[in-house]
Amino acid sequence: MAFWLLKSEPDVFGWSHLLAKGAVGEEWSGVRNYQARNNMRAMQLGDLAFFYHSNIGKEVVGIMEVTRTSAPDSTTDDPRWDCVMVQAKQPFKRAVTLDDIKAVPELADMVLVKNSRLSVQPVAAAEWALICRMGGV
DNA sequence: GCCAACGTTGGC
DNA sequence: GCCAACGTTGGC
Repeated sequence: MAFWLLKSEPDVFGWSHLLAKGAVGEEWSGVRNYQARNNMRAMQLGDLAFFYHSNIGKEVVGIMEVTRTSAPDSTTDDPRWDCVMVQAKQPFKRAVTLDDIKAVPELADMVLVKNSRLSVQPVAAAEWALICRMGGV
């Protein structure tokens, strides 16, 4: 099983929106970047991903599970773009901010820190475990 | 609101 | 195939 981090602006689509979808989950649509798309194509059923609020908050707020592997993005007719489906799995007890992450030397190599513009990115197992602990789960 | 970093586009 | 121009993202 692999670990990922997905970004969204909370005023557009945040953790609460995904929670409201419950077990139905939601398409992670709208990604228009090849690197991000390729990461989604690499996802397997049951993979876990952090939900990161970009711009507002700048924090990891919870964990989602991949419930469908990559398939055509229903928000476009362009066949280049597809996306996975996810559902909210577990909220963090406390959000882990970007500042928190930057303060930890072991997390300095995270894609989140090194390539802040990539909206779908892999997370190493050690990084995953550490951030979960910081989030109280 | 600004701007740096990065990706994409299109002319040559 | 290079690279300048442009658009977007996201931290600050």
